[in-house]
Amino acid sequence: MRWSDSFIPTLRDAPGDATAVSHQLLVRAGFIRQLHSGHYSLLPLGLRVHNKVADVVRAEMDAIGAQEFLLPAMHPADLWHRSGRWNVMGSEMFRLRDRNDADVVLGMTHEEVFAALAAEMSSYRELPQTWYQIQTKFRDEPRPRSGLLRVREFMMKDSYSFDMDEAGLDVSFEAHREAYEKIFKRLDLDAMAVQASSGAMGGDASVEFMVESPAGEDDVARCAGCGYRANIERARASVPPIDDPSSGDAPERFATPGVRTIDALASFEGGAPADRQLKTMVMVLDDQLTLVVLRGDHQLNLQKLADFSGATDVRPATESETVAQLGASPGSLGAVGVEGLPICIDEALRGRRSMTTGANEDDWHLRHVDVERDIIDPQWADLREVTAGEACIVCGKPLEIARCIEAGHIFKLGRKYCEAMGVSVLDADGIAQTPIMGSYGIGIGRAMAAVAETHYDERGLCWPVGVAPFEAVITVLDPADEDQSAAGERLERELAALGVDCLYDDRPLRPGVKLADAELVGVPYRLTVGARSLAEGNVELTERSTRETRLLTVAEAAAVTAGEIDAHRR
RNA sequence: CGGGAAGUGGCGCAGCCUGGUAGCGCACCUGCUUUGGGAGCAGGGGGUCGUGGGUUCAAAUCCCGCCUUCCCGACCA
Repeated sequence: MRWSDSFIPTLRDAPGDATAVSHQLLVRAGFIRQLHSGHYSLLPLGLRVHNKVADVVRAEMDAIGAQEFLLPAMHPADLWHRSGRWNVMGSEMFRLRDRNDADVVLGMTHEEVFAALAAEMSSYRELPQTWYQIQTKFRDEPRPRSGLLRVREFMMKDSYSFDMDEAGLDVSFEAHREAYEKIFKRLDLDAMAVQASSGAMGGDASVEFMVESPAGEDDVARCAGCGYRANIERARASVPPIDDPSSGDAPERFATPGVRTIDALASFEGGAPADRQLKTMVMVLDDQLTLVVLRGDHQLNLQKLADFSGATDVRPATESETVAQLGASPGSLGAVGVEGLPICIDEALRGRRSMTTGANEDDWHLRHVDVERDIIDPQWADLREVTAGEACIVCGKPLEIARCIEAGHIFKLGRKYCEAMGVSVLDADGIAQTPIMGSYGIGIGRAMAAVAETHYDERGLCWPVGVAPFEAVITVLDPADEDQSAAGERLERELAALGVDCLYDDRPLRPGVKLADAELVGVPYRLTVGARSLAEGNVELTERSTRETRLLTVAEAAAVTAGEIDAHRR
């Protein structure tokens, strides 16, 4: 393709509101433009990369026997009522009405639609099945951000497996895990598989594929010792035991005028250090006021609380709700002696004695609290968020926390959607059975942004060959010079014949501009045709990522370049 | 949803405080010179200053409403 005929609007400056590197470079290099918040147009270069990423994903899905579909993006509300997710999804789902006043939704995911199709299966002989599509999803994100990384409209590869039993699901799940490893390797993404929460989609075994990047939005706890890796929403660490002094027979009330925080109580005469305090938070879980108790210096992880309780809406109680229920303001709260409200207490507090906590009366606290003696009928759960340096739950070595982009997610769904859609097949004994599902997703645009986020330098993007918009660019420094343009056109012809996807820069611009553009766009190999080398019958081959250049004769250049590219295609 | 910032030509910004009819860099068009790392000179085109209202002889500028975009937070009582 001729650069002079192409629409590749490069910019010297990134838009002022772009902060993520991938966002800045994809805009500057002419790959994407924002239409509005969370919605991006893919320009020709952007679509080329997007298509190549999708092709890699498609090839690996096909390789595990998955079959490609294309489902509607717009669904009847009824389908979502049947699964119960009409209510669960809340305002993250785009909803609209058609001319007949019927409710319709824009699909955020396609469990319902695929399960509805699966209802046509009637025999165990038809299973297992693995179905997928690459299609637009709509999610009304509370906060779109960072260019292509979090948007409201995006292409996702979503696949779904249907098996007769758990053993079959295990096979489908492992097939996907391996396919995902291959996909990310081909995209040159260093994606680590981590244990994850399955969130609103429901399900149990849940593995996310995470790419470390400062532009990410998830934190992963990672052990260098044993390879334990988990999303912060699920990560666990062991807490060193604390030798509590023995307490008396009962808690003791004491005055703490003006003390409202953990820190204040820690420095208060007669108070207690943070790790010997009980922190009591009042949360509302689907309209149910609930006390949540953690060690004073520990943080609550909201997703852990949501996962444990099964609640879809989790929020802190307002101060007036708190005062109405407990009779005291935040800062003086405690769970001791509380009845009639659910109490969730963090595992790290098991067996703790002689703790200090709020007395549910402003300016008063309790000491000598024995957790298991004094808190009535609590539900124990892992609720606290691990922090860097804590001991790995498996091997005890220190954990580190890495900021990551979630590039893929696979999980075992169970039978929920098959039940909702009435999917059942007869087994070998003629008995109706509900198949079990798995669900597996990769965001195409996000994967593309993750590649950009991890493949760039001060001059611009450095695409891996497998997803580059073009595999090579021929830069003719002075296209008005007949020798140069003849050599350039020869290379273009020969590379095309060798199957190389090639961009030909014939623009009548100064050399600096063309070289800078080629580097900004990030084409992995550049053949430079200029008077200096051509006088000796040579052209220059430069690898984008290393900037290494070698001289090649015009005659050999195309073959050598094609050989290099072929070696990196995977 | 809470907090912060910002909307001025395609991109980046100044002007606003102290009201007087819009400017700079890049990009774009024409010509000449230049041509191995984002050229020089000369000439030129392009902006309802997000939007609606108000104040005023006069509003990009002051006041009020709305819209949009970006960033941080979404919990430590």
